[in-house]
Amino acid sequence: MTTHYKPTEKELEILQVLWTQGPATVRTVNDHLGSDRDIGYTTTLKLMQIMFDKGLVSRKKEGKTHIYTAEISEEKTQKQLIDRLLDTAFKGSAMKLVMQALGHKKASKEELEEIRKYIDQLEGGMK
Amino acid sequence: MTTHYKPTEKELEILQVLWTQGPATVRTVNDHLGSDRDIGYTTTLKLMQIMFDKGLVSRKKEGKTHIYTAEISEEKTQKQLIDRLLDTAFKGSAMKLVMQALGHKKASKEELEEIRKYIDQLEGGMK
DNA sequence: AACTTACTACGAATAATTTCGTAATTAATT
DNA sequence: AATTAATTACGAAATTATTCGTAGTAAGTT
Repeated sequence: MTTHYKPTEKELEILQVLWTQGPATVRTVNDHLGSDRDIGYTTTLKLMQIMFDKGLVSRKKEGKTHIYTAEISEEKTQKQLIDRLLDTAFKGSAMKLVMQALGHKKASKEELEEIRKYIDQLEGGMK
Repeated sequence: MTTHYKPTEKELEILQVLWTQGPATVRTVNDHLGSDRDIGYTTTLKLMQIMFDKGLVSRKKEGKTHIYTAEISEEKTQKQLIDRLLDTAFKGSAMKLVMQALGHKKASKEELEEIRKYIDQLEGGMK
């Protein structure tokens, strides 16, 4: 648990697939990878084997293939990445990050509403 | 302009120093680096020379030393990093990112207020 | 059981990033 | 002008990440 391991870029892409697709084979992951560049099957295989060694994924044998499952949660990983981004580029100011994220990507009115509600909620539990 | 170059982690740390300190020498940057681990002077020098070649920083000679200046803006860089993070880990949902950032790092009441105001403003220019 | 197919294991090439040592240069000081 | 101190230039080692080829293996098919 609580591994402070920092996934590489490619590892993140693979986790992304596992998070959205659920447990999957190397073949499946490879098919969903690299919208731009085609990536060799054995490359993906190797990466996933490395991730297995690191404990980022688990696997169980099913017939002749392995079914891989993400072993770190999407949320926890996102949190880690945000923390890292805050440190490296935002001098620790979560607010600056939020403002930038809000400003540049356009969120819909509904989304903004939801965020506002969330802020209310945070402030509520604050006094 | 609009270089899409993606700074490495260490390059970001150096830019960070230049952004906060303003134009500075290698010595100054090196002194402000690595709160945890000490990093060799020539390492920092080399990195900044590379950054110069890439156009990430400019420099002018002052006596025997060089004064380096960041050539990419903090904001533009932050935006790029957020975009990247959104792609790699948040499936493009800015809202999810914002919520995570708000939830995990605690913002002060004042900061939350400011964000709220910002949302108002965004919604205002939206209809 | 031989044949085909898709998979795994593993080593190693390539690439990108970070590190530092050594030599040359420059400027100031004795 | 010789010495010292701090700097730059540069090559290359060390590290980390990504890539793929080849050989072996397991399962299903003829």
